[in-house]
Amino acid sequence: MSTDNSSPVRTRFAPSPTGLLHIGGVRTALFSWLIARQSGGQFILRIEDTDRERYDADAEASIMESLRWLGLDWDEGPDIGGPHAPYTQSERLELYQQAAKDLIASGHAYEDDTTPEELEELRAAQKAAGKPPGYDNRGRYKTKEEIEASRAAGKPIVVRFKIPDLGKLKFKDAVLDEMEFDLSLLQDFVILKSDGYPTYHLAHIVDDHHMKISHVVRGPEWIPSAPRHVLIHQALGWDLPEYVHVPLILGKDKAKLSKRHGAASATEYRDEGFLSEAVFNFLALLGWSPGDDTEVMERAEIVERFSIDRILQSPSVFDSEKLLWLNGIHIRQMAVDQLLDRVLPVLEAPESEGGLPDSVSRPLDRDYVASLLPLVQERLKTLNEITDSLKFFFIDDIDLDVEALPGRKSDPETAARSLEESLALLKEAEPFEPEHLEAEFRALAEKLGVKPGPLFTPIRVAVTGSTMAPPLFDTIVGIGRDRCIARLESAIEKLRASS
RNA sequence: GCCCCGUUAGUGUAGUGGCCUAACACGUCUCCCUUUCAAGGAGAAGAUCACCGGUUCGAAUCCGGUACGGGGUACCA
Repeated sequence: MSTDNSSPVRTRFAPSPTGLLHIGGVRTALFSWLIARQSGGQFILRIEDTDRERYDADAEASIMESLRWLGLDWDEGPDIGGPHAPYTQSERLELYQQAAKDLIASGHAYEDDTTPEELEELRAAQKAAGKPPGYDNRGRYKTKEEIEASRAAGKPIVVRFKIPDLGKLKFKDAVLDEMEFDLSLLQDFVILKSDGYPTYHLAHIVDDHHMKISHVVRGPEWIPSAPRHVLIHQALGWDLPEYVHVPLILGKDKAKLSKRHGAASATEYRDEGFLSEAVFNFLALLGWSPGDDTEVMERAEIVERFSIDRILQSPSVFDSEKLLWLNGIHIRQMAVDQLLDRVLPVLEAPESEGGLPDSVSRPLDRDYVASLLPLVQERLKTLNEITDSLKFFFIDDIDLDVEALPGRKSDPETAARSLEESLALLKEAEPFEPEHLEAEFRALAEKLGVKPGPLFTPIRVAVTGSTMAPPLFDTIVGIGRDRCIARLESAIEKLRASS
């Protein structure tokens, strides 16, 4: 029953390939990975594809992609093999069938020929009688001969585990602590389906045992069936692993997270410009905390500080606002050249995929982009915002909103005059550096008898096409003198034409 | 229906019997900084600790019940 403390920590993530890896699944994987890494143990990836109905051939690859993106690397898995290969359940069928045979031999399980139709009838009858639906254990009383006759007749045969008459069953969960279940409430359940595939209940236990898994980390939906799993272990004479049932993640409306809540899979967050560091950090803080006020952490720090005892039992709501904030923090903490590597692919992507206009030739000049990055780094909340924030440095024809040109505190006529003065100054200004330009333009504002704001706004709009931009003079220098001159001229022209 | 789990500001968390007239963070609002937008700084509002009862000199913390939310009750995982 007890876990040998000296045995190495081995955890696993065992998704079924039925679709995209949901953010809740990612968090389960993260905790599982964290437990392994935290103690220098191993993390195993296993594919549980025993449901042939819901199997999705593309799911496995996308699940791996999500895990890799988050940096949840595995030491053994279907793609890299390992000492307990194969790591895909459909390739391990003999193991489960053998276990089922053993359980039958030891009297812990039996073959059952009850058909799905009969089960349906049974449940309908129970429902009609106002009783809770469930299997009535009728297979226990069938003779070998009956089963053989059914088999010969081509009826489907399953193997069921026999719930022992043991009263209450107690076991320990690392998060929920002592658990107690009344076995009389359970019915004999299927461990081997009629197609020869095991159910989850049998398969995961056989695999976890052979793969020497020390901690079974999984979602809370498994809590009710945990006693079955304990029973199977006992029947097989195997030690129990440590159970770690992690809490649920809910959507904004407190319902189970689903597609309705926006991004559902991990890779969608990647595609929206989130840093895997930030998602990692954020997810770790859902249902766990280091115990003090620390929130912003790098992977290594989380690995070091993680502990099972501090995993919460209560579900938490996924707050994308806070993720956004955290993403901004992680972006700001990044060194420029590091950020450059993240941001370049976004800028260079096709326009239709959020990159710069296709008219801008690729590859971009790394040094030029690097020189612009400090201007926008602290303004970014996601990587994807880089395109809009840097766009006007690359394109020739900016979209100019004539209405916006004067700003709120001026009028077209004044703006036009200001821009003409500015244009003259811009042509002459030497050296062409932010500090110097600022000094010159402040002097100009004084000369014109206006505050800097009303002067700078038209220039900003003329040069960037937007009322919101990085500091003006850094921006002007970044764009370059000639292009700024051209943009000012064009702005003046448009102002005159509209008035 | 039955079984299981949960319940601290809108959200994530801290708190494990007295330091709690409940802390931190996100979000919201105000102000400062400032050429815009951010970032940063300073503040504010926001929680009868789900409710009721019990134990105790003392309870967010322990116990019981209720309510609400969620999960399970499959030849799905």
